[in-house]
Amino acid sequence: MRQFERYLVTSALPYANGPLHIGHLSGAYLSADIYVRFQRLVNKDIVFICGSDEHGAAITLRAAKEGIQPKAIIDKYHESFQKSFEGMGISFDHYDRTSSQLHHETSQEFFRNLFNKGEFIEKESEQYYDEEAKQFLADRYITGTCPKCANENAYGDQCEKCGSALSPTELIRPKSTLTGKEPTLRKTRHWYLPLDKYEEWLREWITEGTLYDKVLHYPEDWKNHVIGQCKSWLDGGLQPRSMTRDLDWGVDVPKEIPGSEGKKLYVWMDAPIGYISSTKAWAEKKGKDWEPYWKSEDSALIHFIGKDNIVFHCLIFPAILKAHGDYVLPVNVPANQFMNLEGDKISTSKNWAVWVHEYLEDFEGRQDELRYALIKNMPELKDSEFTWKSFQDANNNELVNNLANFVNRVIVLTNKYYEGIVPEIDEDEGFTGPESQSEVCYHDSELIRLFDDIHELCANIRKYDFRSALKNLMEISTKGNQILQFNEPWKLQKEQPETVKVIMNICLQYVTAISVICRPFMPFTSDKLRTLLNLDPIKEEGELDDLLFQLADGEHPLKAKHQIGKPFHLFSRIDDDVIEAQVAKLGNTGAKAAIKNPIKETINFDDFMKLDIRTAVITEAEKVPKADKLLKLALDLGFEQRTVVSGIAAHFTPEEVVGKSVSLLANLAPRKIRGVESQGMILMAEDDEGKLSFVSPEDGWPNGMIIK
RNA sequence: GGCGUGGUAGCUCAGCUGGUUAGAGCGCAGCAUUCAUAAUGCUGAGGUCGAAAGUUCAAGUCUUUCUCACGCUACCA
Repeated sequence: MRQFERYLVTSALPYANGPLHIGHLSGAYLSADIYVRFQRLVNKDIVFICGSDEHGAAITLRAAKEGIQPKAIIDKYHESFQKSFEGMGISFDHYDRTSSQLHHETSQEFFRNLFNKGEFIEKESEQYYDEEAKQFLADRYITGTCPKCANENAYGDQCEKCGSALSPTELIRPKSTLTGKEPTLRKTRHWYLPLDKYEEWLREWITEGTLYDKVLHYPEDWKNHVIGQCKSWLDGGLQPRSMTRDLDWGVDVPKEIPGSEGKKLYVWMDAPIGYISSTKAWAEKKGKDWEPYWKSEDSALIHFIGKDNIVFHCLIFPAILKAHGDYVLPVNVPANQFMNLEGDKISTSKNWAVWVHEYLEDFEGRQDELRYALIKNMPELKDSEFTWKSFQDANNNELVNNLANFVNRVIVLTNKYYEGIVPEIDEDEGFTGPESQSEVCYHDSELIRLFDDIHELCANIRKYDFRSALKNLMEISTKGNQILQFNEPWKLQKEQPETVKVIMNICLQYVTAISVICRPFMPFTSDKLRTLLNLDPIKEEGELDDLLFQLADGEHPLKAKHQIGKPFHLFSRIDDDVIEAQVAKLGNTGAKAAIKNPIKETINFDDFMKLDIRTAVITEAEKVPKADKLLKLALDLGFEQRTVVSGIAAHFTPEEVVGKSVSLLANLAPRKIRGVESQGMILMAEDDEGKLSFVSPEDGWPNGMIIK
């Protein structure tokens, strides 16, 4: 592992268009927070930077819909994010926002720099333009029929129903969401970053860790899925990517550049530079110099993100940084995968999420319980799952029964036997240690063993293996419980008080150590432990370093004769009804379910009369070869037979479909699909989740009847 | 159909470059124990490592085929 003078850690900028949920936390914020708090505890120079991402079409679009200013939306979420992060103890050194003046200047400087160096290529392309609103339309401002799933409300960049990525020109019957009119294609010029030209060095840098033969990182330290995803992009060939957009909400392309009117920076030229402007703002606030963190070779830049951001942080942003020159490239991008919730994907629109602000209200003062459950199940290498039951189990079985109980036993007994004063010990007094019940163990050797355990925990954090590190923490607590159990001080107190002193003393050292090492995972608990021990709170200024030195030197972290505090419970049980209430809350969209699919444009009676819909029955059905979704159906219309190809194979087997009465749009122009001519279309009803149901006449109704 | 990822104890998952009787946590059973929020500790039951074939002295670990799940992709009038 390379050694660094200073660290700059970033967490993905949350997009100011919806509140924070546990998926966000477990993806990019908790992991970064653990890492940063840890590095502070070992005295590293480290800065933790983040901010709200506040530009882009989704925000203006929503503002227009709700009849408010974009500013109102971003202010609302910026404030909400700050509260949620602070509430959960995410310890940013600085949290900024991309709407700030400083950010606009910084990202413009970047653009100007690249422009002046001739890094961009200028290209003309055709984009949709709304004649009435007199403006180009961002992808999100165009809706139309999805060419893939026929959803009539697909957006220009993607169809939310089938999830496919689209470009606006693929949409069938495009419509401007501003005026409802059909947009026209117009030529527009944009500046492109020629990623194809950077392919070679990007590949070397990602896969070898070297840039022009200089070692920058070790690929084996990177997560497999991160490198894998980059490779698949590189293998597919990189395309020049537009760095500007025709938008009205974002950072202006610098005015002096010809043709800049109406152009804004593309989000990936804007948001990641937010990391830089936020660092600048931090430096200003603290009276420090921001530049070494970004520009000095002995600085480590680390991006914590979710897997959806890998390509941008590993390819596009590094390309931008290198094109600028001066800047360091990230030394690691430890992207997490996704966290599912109770068996399903987290979904904002379905309200299938645990919202951070709601958790903070429902479970006041219990942030560490959620942090613990999320870290324990963090999607570090593969998708993982959060369930309320597992949250309850982790809390009750591990935090309450193991950790809190161990601490409580120690504090209670110390108060009982010594009136809360740490006993002085005879170092030659032996006891049974946690490793072996048959061998005698001594206070000084046990401190060394504790040192080793903590060392292992540290190594895991450095490897970004936070789940293992958390396990290490709990193992230390288990060993504390074992010491008590094996030695049973409550039995010895009368006969062998000197032995009991050693036992209680070593346990107090354990608790003291835990108050330090639990800090990255559970900062609030760390504070409580310090109160129990009557010690100063951890300030994250090298305390873990100090602890390790003391243990290595045989020095007691908690001194004899120190007066500790009175016992109280670190964690308390969570009952079933609390958990059941949370589960019941999931998916309650309430009134919000509203109009997902607005009623289409009005048509007149003649339009309707053009349709010829008939009753029919399916007589035969078979799968279309080499197509997952298609069934070839034979239909009996009474007076004739039809063949129809229908995209329902994902929902129905051929067997269950035969004999079904259906409604058939009979005068639809025939079309060849996968080599089979389809003569009509079967009418289906579809629910929110894409499930299909036949629209059928009553059983026994004759075939070929007109539906009107 | 193509590409990718994954299928290890009831549940959640570890198992690096192939090497002795396959591991952890939770749950379960029995025992010990009472300082502690009936918490803790010990012991134990439980797996033909998705299926089959192959390479090898040796395969959860490599190859092939198959199967299931998920992701992307094609087919969706």
